[in-house]
Amino acid sequence: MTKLIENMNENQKKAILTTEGPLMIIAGAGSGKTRVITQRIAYLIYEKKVYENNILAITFTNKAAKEMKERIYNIVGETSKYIWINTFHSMCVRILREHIENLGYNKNFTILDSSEQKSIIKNILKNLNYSENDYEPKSILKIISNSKNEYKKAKDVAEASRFGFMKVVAEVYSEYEKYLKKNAVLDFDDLLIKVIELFEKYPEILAIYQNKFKYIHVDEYQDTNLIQYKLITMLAALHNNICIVGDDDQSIYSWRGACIDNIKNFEKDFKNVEVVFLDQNYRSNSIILTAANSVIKNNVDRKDKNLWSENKGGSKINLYHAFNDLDEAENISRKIKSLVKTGKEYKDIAILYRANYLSRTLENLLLTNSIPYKIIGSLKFLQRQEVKDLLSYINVLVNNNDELSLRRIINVPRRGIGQGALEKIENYMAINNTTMYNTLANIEKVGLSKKSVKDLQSLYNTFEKYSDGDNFSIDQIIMGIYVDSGYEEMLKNSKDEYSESRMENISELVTSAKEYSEINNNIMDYITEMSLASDSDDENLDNAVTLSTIHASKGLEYDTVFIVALEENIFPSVMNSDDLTDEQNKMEEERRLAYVAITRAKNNLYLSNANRRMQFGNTKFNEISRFIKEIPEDLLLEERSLQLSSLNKINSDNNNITYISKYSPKIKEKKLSKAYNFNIYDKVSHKKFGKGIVKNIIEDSIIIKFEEYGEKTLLLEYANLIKE
DNA sequence: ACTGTTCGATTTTTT
DNA sequence: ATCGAACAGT
Repeated sequence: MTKLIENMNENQKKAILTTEGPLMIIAGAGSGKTRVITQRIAYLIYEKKVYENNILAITFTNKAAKEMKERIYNIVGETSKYIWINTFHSMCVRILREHIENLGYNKNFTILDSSEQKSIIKNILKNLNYSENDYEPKSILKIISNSKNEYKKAKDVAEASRFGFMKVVAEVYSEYEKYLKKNAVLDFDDLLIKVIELFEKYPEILAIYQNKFKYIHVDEYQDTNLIQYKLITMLAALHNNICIVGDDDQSIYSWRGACIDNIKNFEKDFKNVEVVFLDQNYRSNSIILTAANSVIKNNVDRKDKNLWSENKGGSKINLYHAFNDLDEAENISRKIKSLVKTGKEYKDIAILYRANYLSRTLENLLLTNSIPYKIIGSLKFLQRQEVKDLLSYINVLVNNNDELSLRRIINVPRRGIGQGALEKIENYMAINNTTMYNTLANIEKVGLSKKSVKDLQSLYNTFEKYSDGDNFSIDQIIMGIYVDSGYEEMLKNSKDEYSESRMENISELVTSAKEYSEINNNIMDYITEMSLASDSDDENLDNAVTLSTIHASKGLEYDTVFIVALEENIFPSVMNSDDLTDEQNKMEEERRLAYVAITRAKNNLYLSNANRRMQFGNTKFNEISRFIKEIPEDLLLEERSLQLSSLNKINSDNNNITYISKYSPKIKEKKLSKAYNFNIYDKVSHKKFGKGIVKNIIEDSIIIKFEEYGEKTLLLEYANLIKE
């Protein structure tokens, strides 16, 4: 026992030793929370003599699950495989494969990804004779997903909304559910919902898991949504030994349904909750921590806490005022080069940004400067067309009813199945009341062209050949289908410039399948894991600078971090979000995002903003981010671009440039001249042309749409505009 | 069924 | 500016 809590601070020890009853661990960034969870589980096993299979640990990402598995394996060894360490979704699949037949589903169900969801919605709209223009598939899908996560079924939505847009949504929702059931597919939300449904209908099944999971852990608890909360509440109801680990300051996914109130509700819904704060940070030096603390303390709605570090000192935070985005990127390239010269490695360095499009300029410059980089969350391997095609074949193989996957590949490679042929097939299916897959078995009766019949028979034979998975390893199945289906031939004959790399991707897929099959040669498990996987999972061992959105960087740490584009309207971002959560909440989430970004850095932090920036093809001017202003000045080492100082000389009589943005709290009516003081959409008035709205600002010109005179381009210097 | 062209959107996205 | 999806024409 002493070993397990050796080198732990008092609060960490308390978190590990408090095993009975509900426990809430509020773990600040870099406070060693993963270590605490793993040690706690080890403690349960070694000291409390808890069986491995009575322990459950839930994470959000596959990556976190994998990491936790490895760490626990290192302490506990072989028997650690009996601990359920899962993401919410993989845990649910595991339960559903066992019991979903009770709900009338085939246990071989396959899992939809979001692009497939969208195409289903489109299809349904078409069948119901609604136009995609009037009813945007994306928003419908979002409402359906939100409804599901609020545990509202199609009929609940239908009852609540009998008119207008929501009525259509309800109709689509209902059709969507039917379609999923018919095809024996579940979407991501379903995985959780069906488990709850199962537990509610069959208390004896719930009891199995309640009895089994005597000790439950939930990581990244601040990101749970209502359904997930409900699920863990149900599971923990019997033994009441539930340990949640989270940090309200790092909740950055509320726009995705994460419910920060779950932290507050936990203390209400469970009795006698023990709360432990982990506030000692082992990651960053105290300058970086002070900066992070001084930013986050501007949030009102949070548990008050202050991270501290024994790692005193450190160098000041570098703040670079760039002229434009190019200048910003050049500065970073320069800095990276000199950092590398002084002994840092590329992989110690990360560049973080608020939105993906901000990576473009950076990429270009890193490329021209021959600085190796990798982008987290760029085009995902599993999203690639050829990979998805092959996996669709596998989906059909394990789930013959998965018509969606079958449709995807029925004409890839070409088998002469266009719209006409499909209609004939559908016709046959309707008359004979059979599935598309079964139709393939009798395809000669459908009345297609000779070649199509032959090709589809061959397709059917391919499926049948590999349908008894026991005779083949997974990689053999994939490779076999790849060759037998004619996919390989198609790529070989293709003149497409990408076909080469497509073939490489397939071979990568086969290689990884081979590795998988050596551990577990179960094609169903394989396809499940692939459906639940995202590619940030595979770690990249290259020595390269990391480019990432701040969201995707959560949970990671780097010696040196650059945060770019710290400008109002970008970060914090202007959000014309469709939900009506209030401004305050949105701003606080932006601030949490800033907090997450800053706390990724261990030793060196570089911030930058640009005076002007190309956005969507236009030059825009944004004020420096409020988050920079929230950092005490004495922590900052400021640098200004030379280009910027020459700009300032031109406007030397206007040192006190006031930028104006949507979010500036104190916008004063002010007479402005010469300086670049306007933002797009600002209302202005002009002596001669009267009132208008700023449409664009390019270099020293401003384009304004005047109410009476229409669009005019004026020189900023002489325009003499007055801001309304 | 394939190809070229226009039009439109464009924050984040653990599963 | 840029990428993709929708649409129209061959």
